[in-house]
Amino acid sequence: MNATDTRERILGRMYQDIHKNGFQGLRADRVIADLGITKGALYHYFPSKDAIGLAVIDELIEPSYLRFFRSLENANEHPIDLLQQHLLWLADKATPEEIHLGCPLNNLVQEMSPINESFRLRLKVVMDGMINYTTKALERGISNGQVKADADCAAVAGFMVAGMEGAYGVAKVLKSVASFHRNIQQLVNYLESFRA
Amino acid sequence: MNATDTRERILGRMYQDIHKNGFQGLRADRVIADLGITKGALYHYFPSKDAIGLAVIDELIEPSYLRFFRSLENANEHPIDLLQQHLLWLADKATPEEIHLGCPLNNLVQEMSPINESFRLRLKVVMDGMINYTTKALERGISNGQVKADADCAAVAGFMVAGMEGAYGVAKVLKSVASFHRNIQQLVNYLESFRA
DNA sequence: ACTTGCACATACCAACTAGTATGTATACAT
DNA sequence: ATGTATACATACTAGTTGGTATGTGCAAGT
Repeated sequence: MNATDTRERILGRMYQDIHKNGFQGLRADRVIADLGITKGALYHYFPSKDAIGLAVIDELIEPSYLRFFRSLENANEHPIDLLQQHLLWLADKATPEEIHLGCPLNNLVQEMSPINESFRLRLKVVMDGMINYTTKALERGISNGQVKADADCAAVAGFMVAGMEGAYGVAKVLKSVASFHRNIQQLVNYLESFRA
Repeated sequence: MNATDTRERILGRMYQDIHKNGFQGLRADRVIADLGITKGALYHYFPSKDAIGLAVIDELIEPSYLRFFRSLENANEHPIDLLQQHLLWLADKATPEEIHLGCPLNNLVQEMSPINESFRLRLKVVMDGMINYTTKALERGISNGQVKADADCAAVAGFMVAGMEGAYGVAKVLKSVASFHRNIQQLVNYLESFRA
């Protein structure tokens, strides 16, 4: 087991603990006990608890969330098809456990935005990315005659992202995968109304 | 200043602190220092920190959120009008500070649902109330020929609530009242499409 | 062989935090 | 007048938590 492995093991568990307990609920002691390591290892790789949270955002959350939206840049297919497919994929892969824990991005946003500007800024980068890549994809769709010419692409993109996060949030309290599916379907219908 | 006043002053400040810092970030010491009271007063009225959080939900959050939705029961006006008016009223009254702190209900939902079942259950009651009163109002709208007969009222109601929470959440990271307004407007448009 | 630096382990601490034990002033009933 | 309950204040504690100071085994470079 080399150095990078240890760092990534720490990050992975921190991610899980944050996902369940929130950043303020994250207990470094609990995580290192789980991993069978010690504080020496932890503080060898991370200078502070905040640094752990920010690393989780930068190295785990940001890539996983933006992968799809970045891929829109080089895609030739109908943008509304791609967005709808992504939404339905999210709905399809959602397990009850994931639904109960909620969207990791949304969780951190709600918890940390008002109390830590460093967190907010990095989370905003992810959110902006999702919205902006979607906006550009829809705008290309207008150029290609695939999307209604009068569609307000930024507004539609913003609402799609908000609708996703809202769907996660409501399903989380209700502990209901069915609610998540229904809301994703409504979002799919909403997008459909902008097809040219 | 009588007894009830003190209890309500405590509850009000706790609500504010929870709104900003989350329940796990709530510091009883900070609140009592702000209020100029002592632990004696606090624990005279509340047996534990959890009890404070639950009282905030039951006595402050629940009534303020359900007031409008309950009022739908006895209203004669067009349900879609009422819902749209409510959404636009929310958008209109939203200050940058409120947007930055987010929706108190949504905040608690995201933070507490996975880690405390008592919290989740009470928050679910509020969320269910919002959705169910809306559903019933839309169903009456169908009976009255105001809402499209083929509308899936439960799905529309659920999506409206999810959209609201999503709008709050995204606006919170972006620190953007404009984003909130745009998303509320999209939700208004969405509702419009179900008018008979 | 010897130094240097990395990758941890051990032991410890200061600060906080929810909660408790106890005391007391005041109002009110008897 | 006196007992009693309410509405607090004061002082304290036990447990937790992020963070640090220090030590050590080992691998690589010289």
